[in-house]
Amino acid sequence: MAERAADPASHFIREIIEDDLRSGRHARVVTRFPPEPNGYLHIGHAKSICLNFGLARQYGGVCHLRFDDTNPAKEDVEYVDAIMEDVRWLGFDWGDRLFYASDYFEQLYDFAMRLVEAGKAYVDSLSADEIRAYRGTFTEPGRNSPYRDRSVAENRDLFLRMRAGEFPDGAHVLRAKIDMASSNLNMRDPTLYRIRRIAHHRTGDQWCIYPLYDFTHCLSDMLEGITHSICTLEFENHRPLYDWVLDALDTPCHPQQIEFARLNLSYTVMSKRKLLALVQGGHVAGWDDPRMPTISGFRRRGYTPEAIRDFCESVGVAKRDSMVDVAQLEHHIREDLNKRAPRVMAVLRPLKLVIENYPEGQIEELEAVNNPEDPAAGTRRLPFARELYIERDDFMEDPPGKFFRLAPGREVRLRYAYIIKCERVVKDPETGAVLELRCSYDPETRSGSPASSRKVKATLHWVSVAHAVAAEVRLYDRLFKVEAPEACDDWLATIDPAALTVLREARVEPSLATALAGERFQFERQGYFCVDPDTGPGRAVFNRTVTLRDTWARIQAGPAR
RNA sequence: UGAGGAGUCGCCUAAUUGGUAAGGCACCUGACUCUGGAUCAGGGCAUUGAAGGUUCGAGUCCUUCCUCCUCAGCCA
Repeated sequence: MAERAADPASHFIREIIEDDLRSGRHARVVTRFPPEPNGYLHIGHAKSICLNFGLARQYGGVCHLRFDDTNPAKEDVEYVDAIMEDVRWLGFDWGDRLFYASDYFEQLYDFAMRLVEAGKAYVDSLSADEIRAYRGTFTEPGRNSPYRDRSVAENRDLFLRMRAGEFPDGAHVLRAKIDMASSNLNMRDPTLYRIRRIAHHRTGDQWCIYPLYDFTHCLSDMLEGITHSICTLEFENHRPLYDWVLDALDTPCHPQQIEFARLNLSYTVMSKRKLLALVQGGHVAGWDDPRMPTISGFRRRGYTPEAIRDFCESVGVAKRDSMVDVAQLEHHIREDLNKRAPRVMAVLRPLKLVIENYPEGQIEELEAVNNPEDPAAGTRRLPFARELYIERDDFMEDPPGKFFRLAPGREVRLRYAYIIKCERVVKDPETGAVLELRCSYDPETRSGSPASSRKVKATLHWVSVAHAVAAEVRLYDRLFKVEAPEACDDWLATIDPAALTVLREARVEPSLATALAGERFQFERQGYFCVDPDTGPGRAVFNRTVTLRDTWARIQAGPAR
């Protein structure tokens, strides 16, 4: 009943599937997520993963995880391991349906041989350059290769010998015999097999010929009984070839390829080539750098799988190219963390504050709510004393009108504690820098006490100097300064050096001393943070996942950006 | 310039398949608040890429035009 509201919005792929189920064309859906293990998964893959596994889940079908590992030159086990970890972390399970295109190499070879025998494929001995020259252009048809009419017997022999390793790389390729005049360049006798003397990360030296994507993918789908083969828009032009191969082989089943628009996110790049360049060029600290749009980057940054899944659902599925505002992603992580992250006090840029009329040596244990959104999260005790740290940004000597926080002579509340008043500012006589605030407190205003209802304009977070734990805080922001770095010629130049700010003097409340890597918190009034794996004995490191919505920052930034 | 796709508020996505544009994000107001958070309540005239046409009625159908994306790897 109540779950009605959770019904996912419909989109054209769900409609296709529902039609197929209703008409009996398919009894159940079988989808697949087919990454090539040549890089780490990014948020764009997350959309595809959520789509494929989500569809299977929604309609009671199954989704396969299949590694499309037909290019040993670029692939590596490091990537297959990382990919499996990321898919699992996102919350999906392929059960025993883990496949590798490389497991089909023998069958694929047989299919290719059948094509040869049917006169639908031939061995071409043109060089790569020559093949390109023969292909023609968008406006001119291609020309037939002089080797196009080799006999079946000769093609058989040559293809056999290609496999046997009798030829050097590039000497021959196997091509489909389709139509060199087709307006679709993919149909101008596409290459099916090439010779590559490179060890494969799974098949080792077993093969020296490797099938190409267009030949491999449709047949792999077919062998697995995939019903709906969902891919991105750039493969639209390949669909005729996908269908041609299956038709030419008269396969027992014929999956339907359906294309949707890939995800583009503002202020980041998504192409594998560019992500690789960021890693290899040392512009980030690795694939899991929290500034990266990789799944592992988001994980380290503190994003939750739930937030990423919700986001992927919220952007929808369509055929139109689009660029989603990162703000939409940020909305989902805030929404999720707001409900579940324990609140905690942390001072990022400490400014010392002494309460002159508070007894020296006195310490009070104040009760603090762990999560106002979740009463079950309980409460904890915070030590309060005469010397505290507050945030430097929470004090201004000469505040503008809309600044509600502390200033000389002004009163604010210290969260869960007392109302204090700034009596004096201690400054460096040389530089004029503010070194310390001398304040007074009103003992009657302790939180929860009858007289505590007095109104002040602001409530500040704080930590006790004597009790606080030192921490390193890494402030992460969008990696690029421009909305569409991908569109810039010199995209690397648009990297924002301020996307990472490391604060080494932060002080956090004592309860955080035992926080474990991966744990997430809300630093009150600042944002959501998670414990970085660099954390260890005597060293606490927190990553900022996302800031809280910040009205004051918007006021400061001036009228609407 | 060939072929294949796509154009709906600033950004995403809908629209019972011809019935009079809806939701989320973002933004702005206000209320509330011991987080300038959260929450709640409001708000913005979207001439549906453009022009014609069919129709009582068009975002949906037809025609023409414009713009954008993809394709000339022995990458996927």
